[in-house]
Amino acid sequence: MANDTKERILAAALEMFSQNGYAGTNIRELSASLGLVKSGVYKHYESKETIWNALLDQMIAYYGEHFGSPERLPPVPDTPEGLVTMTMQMVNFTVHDEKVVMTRKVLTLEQFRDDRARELATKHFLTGLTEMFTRIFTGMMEKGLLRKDDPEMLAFAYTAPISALIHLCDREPEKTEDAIRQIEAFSRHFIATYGMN
Amino acid sequence: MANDTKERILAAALEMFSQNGYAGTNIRELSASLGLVKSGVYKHYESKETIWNALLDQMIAYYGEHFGSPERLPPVPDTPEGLVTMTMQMVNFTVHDEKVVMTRKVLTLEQFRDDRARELATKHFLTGLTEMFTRIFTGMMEKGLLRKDDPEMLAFAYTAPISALIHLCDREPEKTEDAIRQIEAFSRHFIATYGMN
DNA sequence: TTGACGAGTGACCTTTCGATCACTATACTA
DNA sequence: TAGTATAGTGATCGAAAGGTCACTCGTCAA
Repeated sequence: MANDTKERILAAALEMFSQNGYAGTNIRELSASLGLVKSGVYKHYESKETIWNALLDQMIAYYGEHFGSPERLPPVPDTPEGLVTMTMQMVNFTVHDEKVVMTRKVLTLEQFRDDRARELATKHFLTGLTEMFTRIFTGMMEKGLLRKDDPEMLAFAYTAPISALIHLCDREPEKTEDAIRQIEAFSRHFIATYGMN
Repeated sequence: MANDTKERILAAALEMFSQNGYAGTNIRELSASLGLVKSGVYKHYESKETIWNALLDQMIAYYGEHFGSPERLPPVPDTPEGLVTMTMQMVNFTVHDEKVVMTRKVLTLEQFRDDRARELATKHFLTGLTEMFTRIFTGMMEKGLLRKDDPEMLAFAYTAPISALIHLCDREPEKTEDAIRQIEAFSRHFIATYGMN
């Protein structure tokens, strides 16, 4: 039960930090959103900064569990169309899952202030995706689905535009449908360019 | 002289907002950085929000002057290598010019809070670049320098990865040199893929 | 049954924030 | 020269911020 409230505080913190940033969030509102009074929160965390660090711990752990290990990799597609399908599944998840969206927003807002946020932001937005698709594209090249080329360069060229459109969805959610269509069109164009048919 | 101080306040605001965000900035520090006392600032702007709006006005005007009009377009390169050269010139400017860097940071930090910042962020980070290179690539295709393809799609595929690395420079300035090298490699790879030689 | 513990409350503290105002010094104008 | 406008000062204000503390109440173990 104590643990439950601790978790609920972190969830509320994620929500408020993602909307108003760390500096723009106050403990009173955060507590109120949980039906608590300010001092109740301080029974579980000794300061605002402690909450922030615990939240970051959680985000880092989550990232490590879900994207950090090579064995968690999505399977290498068997057809060019399989790449589109897999991409769209990942995109739909990452754009619609509230926790993931809020995590990206927090990292965006705090990347210049907190070193760990900075580091995680680079992983989330850039290197993590590139590494993941480097492996996938290497596999696709071995299967003869992709033109032989520098897989890392292709992964970067593939993921960065998609990442840009995901950021657009975070910033202007009403453009989400358009952005998703654009991602699919881009994915097909990528295959038309680098595929082996 | 009044005007001078007004401008200096905006410059200081850009600096502080880009480092600490709007909510994380206080007027005392801002004033002190100008050798003023807080109430001196209020002689020129009636509130913190007024400063913010004036700064946004300025950023929007600056963007309109420098990137908004088609006649401001860089010339269409005459060779594939010309694209690399032009790209690297633009990148070097945008990554090293302090005002431009701070503008991007401010837009990054306030994009979820302020509608005008949201809109300008999308232009800065996405649509503006795409539009600009759509025209350039259309011209290059007419000159026979680029494979005939959807110029808008190519522009997006070209600018989004570059934009991602520019964001990396903003976030982790110590990686700037690497990022610039990576941009150049990407630019050459792009030409190797879509060029007509 | 009792005693200890832990979650949550409400009053309170200190600091900091944005903002105001009476005032001064300077520079320009009639 | 007298008068006025203006940039800047320093004291002050009320609100809001983060944080503390004595206390209550329910749960559970001895």
